[in-house]
Amino acid sequence: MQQADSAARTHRNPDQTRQRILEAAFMEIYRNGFQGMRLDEVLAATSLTKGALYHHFPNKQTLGYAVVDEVIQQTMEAMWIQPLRGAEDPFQGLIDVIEQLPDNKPPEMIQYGCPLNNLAQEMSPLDEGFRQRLDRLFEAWHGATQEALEKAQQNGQITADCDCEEIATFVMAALEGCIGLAKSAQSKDRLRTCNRGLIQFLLSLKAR
Amino acid sequence: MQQADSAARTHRNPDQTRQRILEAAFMEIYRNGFQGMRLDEVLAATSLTKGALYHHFPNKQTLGYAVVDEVIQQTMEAMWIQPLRGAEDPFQGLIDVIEQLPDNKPPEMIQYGCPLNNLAQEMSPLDEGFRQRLDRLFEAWHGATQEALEKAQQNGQITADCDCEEIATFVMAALEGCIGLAKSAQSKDRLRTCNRGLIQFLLSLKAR
DNA sequence: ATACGTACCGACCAGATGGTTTGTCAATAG
DNA sequence: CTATTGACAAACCATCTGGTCGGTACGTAT
Repeated sequence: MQQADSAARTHRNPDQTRQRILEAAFMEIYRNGFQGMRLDEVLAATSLTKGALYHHFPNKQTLGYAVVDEVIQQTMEAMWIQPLRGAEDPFQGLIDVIEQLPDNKPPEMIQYGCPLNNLAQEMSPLDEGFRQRLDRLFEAWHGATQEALEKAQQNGQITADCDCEEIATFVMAALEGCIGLAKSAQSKDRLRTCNRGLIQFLLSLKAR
Repeated sequence: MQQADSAARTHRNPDQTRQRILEAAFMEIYRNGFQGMRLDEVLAATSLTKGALYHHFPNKQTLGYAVVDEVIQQTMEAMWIQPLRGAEDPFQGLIDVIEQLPDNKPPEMIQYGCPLNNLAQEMSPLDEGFRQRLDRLFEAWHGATQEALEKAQQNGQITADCDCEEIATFVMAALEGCIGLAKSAQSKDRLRTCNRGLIQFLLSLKAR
């Protein structure tokens, strides 16, 4: 066995091939939706062929599911959950994550919106498999947000009568709504304006 | 000229035929998105043929545009703008419209979401013609919401330092977000929970 | 050296889909 | 009464699209 390298392979590297397919499929779905994704485009983006794709995934639907479970899941984890859990000040951490959205994060967020919400809006009523997977991701995000709020409540940063579970749900909804409006307007300013409303809401929870 | 009737015609009534096509196309778009709408389904739903459709509309895109300009516009007018303008108490009117959402309005709202937002999320990044038409509808809704808030401010119902334009934007975003989350969960309860957050925000604007 | 399984290629297919074209029939104008 | 036009029907077409299938080459265990 004379193969010391395992990562830098270009030929015959099934794990990397699978990953490339997943990432290309993600981008296609992100831009055109699942129904709008064309397998030929995925193949062109990866310089692979039908044979390769259907070796790794039995059909288009399963590929879509894998994009949710692996790519979108990781994106949400990195974008929301880790920053929320990692913040020293939970309340300020939540506000920071929201405020930094328009500038920090990927530039295509204004153009194409939130990958999770896009897919959820498109596929939830049409395919229960998609719906359940996507709902799971929302639930993870909701959990992290709720945790942050509860910590803030224990710190006395927000009033004790707040229903953190309910507020976490609303914060998620409002954020997705803000991103969606910005996408409709194709305007970063719209996102900023809209986020200011959400921040104002969060500040109204502050304990005096 | 022996045709006294003009509305109750079943054969050769071009205005009614056009309208039937528009409504069937709207339902198809509402359920499957514009890209997911199949002209054959529209024809099956109306018992018409390709010839009729292409007599009234030059292509699929134009049909989509007409659905926005006519059907969705009317829906938004009836659902949001008229109730807001018609309310005697502008602030309570806004709250009422939001609270009544889960129960009053069409039952498919939880299943399929908001027709305006659905199309906007799907088509805004892909087709500038759609984007502009849809943005115009958002703008009309925004205007009505802003008016209601400004009246409430003049009545002294909400604090004078509120930025009504900004708040109107956020209210729209939050509402769309709530409807979207409810659709992802396919749950009317989720919509109720989420709307409670929005109401809580509006109440926080109250002048003491 | 050989046999075998994994990874991948690329031609092919059936059905779907947006769009076109030719034709029909009734109403209206002249 | 006849010519024309608007409103639709219906067959047809080109292209696209997800999916299939037989084949090939490389790696590896024996």
